[in-house]
Amino acid sequence: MSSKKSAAARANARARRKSLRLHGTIARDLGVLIVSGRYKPGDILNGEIDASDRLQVSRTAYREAVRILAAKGLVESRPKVGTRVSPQARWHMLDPDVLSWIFEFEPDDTLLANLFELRKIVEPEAAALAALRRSDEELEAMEKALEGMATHTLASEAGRLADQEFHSAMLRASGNAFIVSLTSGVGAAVSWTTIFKQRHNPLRRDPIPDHQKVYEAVKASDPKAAHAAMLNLVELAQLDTVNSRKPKPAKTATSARG
Amino acid sequence: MSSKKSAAARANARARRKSLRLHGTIARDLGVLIVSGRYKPGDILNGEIDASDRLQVSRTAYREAVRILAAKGLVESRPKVGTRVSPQARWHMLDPDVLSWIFEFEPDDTLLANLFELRKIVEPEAAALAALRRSDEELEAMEKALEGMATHTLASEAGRLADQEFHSAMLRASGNAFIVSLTSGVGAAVSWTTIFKQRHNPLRRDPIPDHQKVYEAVKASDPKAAHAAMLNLVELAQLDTVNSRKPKPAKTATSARG
DNA sequence: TTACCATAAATTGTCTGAGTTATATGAATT
DNA sequence: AATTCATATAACTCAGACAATTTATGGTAA
Repeated sequence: MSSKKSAAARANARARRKSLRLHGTIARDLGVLIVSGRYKPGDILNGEIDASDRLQVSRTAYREAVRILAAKGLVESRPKVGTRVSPQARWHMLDPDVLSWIFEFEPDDTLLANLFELRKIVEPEAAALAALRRSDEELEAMEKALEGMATHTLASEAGRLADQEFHSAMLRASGNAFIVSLTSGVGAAVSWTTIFKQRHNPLRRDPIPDHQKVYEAVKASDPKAAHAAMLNLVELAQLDTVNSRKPKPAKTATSARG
Repeated sequence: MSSKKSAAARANARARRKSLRLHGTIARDLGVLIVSGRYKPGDILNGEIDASDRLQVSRTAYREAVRILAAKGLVESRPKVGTRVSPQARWHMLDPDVLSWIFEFEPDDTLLANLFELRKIVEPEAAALAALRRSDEELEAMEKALEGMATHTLASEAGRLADQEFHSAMLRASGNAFIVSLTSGVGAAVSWTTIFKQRHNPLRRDPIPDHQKVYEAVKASDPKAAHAAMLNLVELAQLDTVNSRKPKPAKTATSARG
């Protein structure tokens, strides 16, 4: 009895942040252990009974957590074999949860560079599409986000959210459902950029004019200008993180572009 | 007793394809109903007891299925409210399962166009990156895939797999973990292209030389040529599907590029 | 020795029924 | 009108049993 209660209390304490259910917290904990490399691809997790015993939770809760991880490509479980960590190539790297678990701790330099690389590929094109397809509401959302960035300080929670919302509205305005589903990835990078900048490299320059330029181009239905302005914006954001940490001039593919 | 057995037998029959477990088949069935629009965003699924009763499965299996769907952003469940279908913007459109469920039936024209739009954005850049970073093994994998496309007929299962593997190897060679995780999306599109072509528009031209051009550029470490060749390849693939179905000349963002 | 087949063992998978917790709703209170 | 509180409802968690599946093992025949 008492042991049951204490276990429940402990789990509850963990769960209190973000109103996650028990299976959610277990999934998150295991997920972080996997993406951070504590459990490596090929490793076999403890059997259901052992694992749930150790975590002091029921098999039900543990199993549902494993289902979540499996749904995100992190593990695969088979009878008589167990639940094994999948090779990284099978992970759903752009899954919002996987991304947030990756960014739970200071992420790998290479991974961060890769994320910015993808952003530099997709976001400028998304901005160009937005210039052609944006609705008035989406344009308004961008404007509101810009105001939010202006009224709040950049490092504040509200400022960061406004920045995220600007990029999110841009992706929405692209009118492409698959591009929209990259929002979480962009958001994670934006969020991390702000946090990192605040910690290591505060206030290098005012980013609002750079955002403004993208907005103006989209408003003017000028895809070419929107593309250029957004590329510039993402490159500046990257400068605030990757290069300031490791000044290696990596080969890029932008040289292949006109 | 007998009802239990018949239910188990039925479930088993459904599960036999692809060695899915019961919770997996339920997740797939519900997932298809959602992405196909039979259940709409905002709809509340039947409660656990009702739903599991109807499907003749235990609440355990049903709940695990719901966990899978929730992990992919399709539904969200809360006490006292129920499990409701999430708005499409929250769906993980690039999740391999979600994609395969979308392509289970003939997909929406717009969605297919969107997928090709993303491919045209990402794959050429991936090819350019591959030209800079490819390892010998990855180059070898591309060559093997080309051979596979040559020896087998394009419409055959083996031919389709070879085509997919070519694109997959290209994304791997980009050296970007996030780009690699787009493999399933590309694969789905490639697979659908072949199937569609075979059904509606057989053998318009030999696609192997077009693939060869990309390969040669990557081998020669020429990112610019790789970019161009891959863009051409994807555009040809799109011609075999979207345009042949609905010849509406959609606005594109390529005009914004140099 | 090798190949094949039946059997056993280990692990996930499924089922049932009970009790718990969170939350929307509406009533009572200030 | 706003706030607090009770209640009903759904998901959530638990425990223990049994089933299904896959791998490993050992024995038998060629």
